[in-house]
Amino acid sequence: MGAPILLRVSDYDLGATLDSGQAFRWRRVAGGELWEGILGRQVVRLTPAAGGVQVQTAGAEPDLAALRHFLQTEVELAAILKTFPDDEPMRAAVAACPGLRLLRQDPWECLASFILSATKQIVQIRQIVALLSERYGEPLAGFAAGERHHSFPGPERLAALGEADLRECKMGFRAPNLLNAAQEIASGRMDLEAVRALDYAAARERLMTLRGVGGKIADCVLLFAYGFDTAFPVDVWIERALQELYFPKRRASDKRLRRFAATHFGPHAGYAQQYLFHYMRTLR
DNA sequence: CGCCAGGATTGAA
DNA sequence: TTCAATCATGGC
Repeated sequence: MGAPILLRVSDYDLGATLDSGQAFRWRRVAGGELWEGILGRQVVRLTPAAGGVQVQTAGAEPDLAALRHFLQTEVELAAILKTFPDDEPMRAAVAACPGLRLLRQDPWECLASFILSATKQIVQIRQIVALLSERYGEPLAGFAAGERHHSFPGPERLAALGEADLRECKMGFRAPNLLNAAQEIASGRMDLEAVRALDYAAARERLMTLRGVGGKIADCVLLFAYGFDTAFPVDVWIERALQELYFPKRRASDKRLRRFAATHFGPHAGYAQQYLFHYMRTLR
């Protein structure tokens, strides 16, 4: 087990960030402030600490560069918050959770997770991702003796499976979509690394060529894995938020809401979206 | 049963 | 283009 190390960062609400429906492999341990999750092949424990986030890994020493990248500790949150519109809903959303962050995830894991997210609740997405990893991921040693965790299975692994194997992970009609995506990527017909070089609109279109990937899921992957900060995923919560907070009278279409978001929330609209999403969910 | 969830797709207007 | 209808699954 590696020694605990402090990653220096301020304005970081670790719990809210790990639990905000971006990533699905992190769980609160023993109901406390300690979080445990899988990042690549690392089994990681994260704890809020004075001056930053304390990290500890099971087995080998932590890959600090990978952890910093995932947590985006170099991002100056205050500078981003300054770009938000100065209106009442946005002030309330930020006040509800200052320190909420965006993570930077692996594109494949993020894409696969959000293909599985279609019309599912977050708790159920976690369960499907856990089942999929347990069955088809590589075993990883945990902190306790004999404890086993699993990496997220790569596209090559899933591409070799049958639809029935995936359905057993409770993903239902999403199974053929995930299988197809895995096959497209494993075969090289879809190059997730090449998506980085595209601009936002082209990258979105590219991802949407995959079956089961519409605009919402594409935006989630573009925001959470590629760092396109203008991506603005509109799900049922965000639609409700925009509708109630910004269009209380007339009903606005999804297209209109997205256009409004693109101009109203600025260059980091995706961050604003995450604050509104979290705000709406905690109001409930 | 009834409803909903970090939707996508299809076919009509 | 923009819609409304349809599809589809598991949990509560």
